[in-house]
Amino acid sequence: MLKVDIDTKMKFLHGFSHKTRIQILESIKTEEKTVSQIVDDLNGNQSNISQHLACLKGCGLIVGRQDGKYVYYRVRNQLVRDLLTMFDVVLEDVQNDIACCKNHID
Amino acid sequence: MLKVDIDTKMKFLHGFSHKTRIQILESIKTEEKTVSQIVDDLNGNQSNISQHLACLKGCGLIVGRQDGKYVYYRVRNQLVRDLLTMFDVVLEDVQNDIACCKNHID
DNA sequence: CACACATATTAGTGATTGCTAATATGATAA
DNA sequence: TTATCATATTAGCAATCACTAATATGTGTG
Repeated sequence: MLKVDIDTKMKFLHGFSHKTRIQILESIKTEEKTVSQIVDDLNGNQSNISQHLACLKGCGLIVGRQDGKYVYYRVRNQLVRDLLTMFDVVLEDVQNDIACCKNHID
Repeated sequence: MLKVDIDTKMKFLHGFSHKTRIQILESIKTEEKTVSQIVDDLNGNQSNISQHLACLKGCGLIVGRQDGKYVYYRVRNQLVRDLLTMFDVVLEDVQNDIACCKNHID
């Protein structure tokens, strides 16, 4: 039986709720990368990406390891990778019915 | 090969990004319910819940059917149900490392 | 028809969020 | 040590979001 606190769950799910974070996850889904590689990949700004990385780490979705002056980030484990894949699978099935949330919530 | 537009994907994922919406999804995961049943379940307010339902519908996660003066909502299909289950499975594995986002993003 | 009930929509506002720019930390190399 | 590069953190503000209250729509019933 799975026992999960709803607030913890929301923190976890928060990781998936921003375009930049999803792009980061996709960027490091199969190979670890340094912050600057990710910044380049996404054509983003260093501070911003760094903040999103901190968020993803806090959400338990990625892990980082320091190697010299670089920090390498990767997706936490296979389960998280599976979840990312599952998004695409479900989305493939659902996408024609998505109209959602121009102004969000409504 | 899965082909998914990132903006469509974000609209889809937006559905999972709010506590009330997750609670709604859990509430109707295994059985359809009317709006007022959901409002009762969550101890929420009618307008608010109705807005979140519209969001979830727009995100492609739930469907509604009118029956007389009631509208019954249910989780769209088994894939979405699987995804909800998967959240719990992954979370079970990850939850001890979640500290995320007190002020969000950081 | 008028009324009651169920749900949806809109408007307005307070709160939250995420960005940019600036600065700080930490690590290597000269 | 100082300089440089990589990353992290902070502050402040602009933009976005979600709530409540009010109102509208739609459906059945007397």
